[in-house]
Amino acid sequence: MNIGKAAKAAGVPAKTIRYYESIGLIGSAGRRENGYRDYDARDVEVLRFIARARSLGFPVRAVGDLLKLWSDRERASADVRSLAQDHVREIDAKVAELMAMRRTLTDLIDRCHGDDRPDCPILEGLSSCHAKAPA
Amino acid sequence: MNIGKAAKAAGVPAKTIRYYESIGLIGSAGRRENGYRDYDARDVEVLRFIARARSLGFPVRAVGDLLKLWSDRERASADVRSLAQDHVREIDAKVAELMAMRRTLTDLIDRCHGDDRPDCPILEGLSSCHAKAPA
DNA sequence: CCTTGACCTTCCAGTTGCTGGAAGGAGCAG
DNA sequence: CTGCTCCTTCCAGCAACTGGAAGGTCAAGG
Repeated sequence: MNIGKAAKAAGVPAKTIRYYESIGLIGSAGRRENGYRDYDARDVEVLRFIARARSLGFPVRAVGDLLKLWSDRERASADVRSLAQDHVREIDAKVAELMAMRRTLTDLIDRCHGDDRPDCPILEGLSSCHAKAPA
Repeated sequence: MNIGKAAKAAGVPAKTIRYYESIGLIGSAGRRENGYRDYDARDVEVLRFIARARSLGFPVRAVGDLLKLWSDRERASADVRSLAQDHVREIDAKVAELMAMRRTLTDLIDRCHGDDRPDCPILEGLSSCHAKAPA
């Protein structure tokens, strides 16, 4: 199976597969006579695994760790769980950060009348301090 | 005021100020005899404005737009409000995406016993489909 | 046999928003 | 004069790809 087919089967662009190879996330694919990379069903499985882990937001490094655990018959499920929990904590941190931004922004928006007059509490909030509404 | 002082006053690294200048977010600073950039209180205000907008997650492009509106005495507050609302929508989209990841991930974690046995529903979930728990 | 088109190969550049470092000049204390 | 800190420039790199150029391969059609 050449790279285009593997890409379709795994649901990732061919370029991404080459990229994963270049950074060592996956091993170098075997080559055929003509120099084309050659993939089999097992390789596609790996690519699908990667795609799913990435879609859950795991950074590529963590995906590498997951792949190692995946191919290790001896691993403890606790190790995997721990990686996943770390990731949940990172997601929580990002969400908290975004929600804090959102809160500040909506406070400012609420105080802005939003018509064609030029005074605007949003810009004022950005130009002085961005403390919450001073009661 | 040279760049180091301005940086401290505005709460951004000097490198970042040069970077903002290089991408045209701020105008080229005036230079002194010795070639050093020279800043005044007004420049620091602008930098602080930028820092606050960035801390609210506005992408640099949007900060440029905000700066234009900020220095435009004629602008309508509705324009600013609209920019801010766009940004809130983007934040909401990101949060929704993160929460979806989180949900899938915690479902998998809950199904993983997390001990030293090698079977792990998390890896299984990643290697087959990542559908939600099949009831 | 030749051309067309789809595929593959490599490498380089760009994205976003900085950050680090090297190499060299400027300014001041001792 | 020697240090030390600051400033200048430019180059490289982070994540995680994505796009494009230049060129090789392969199967089909006229």
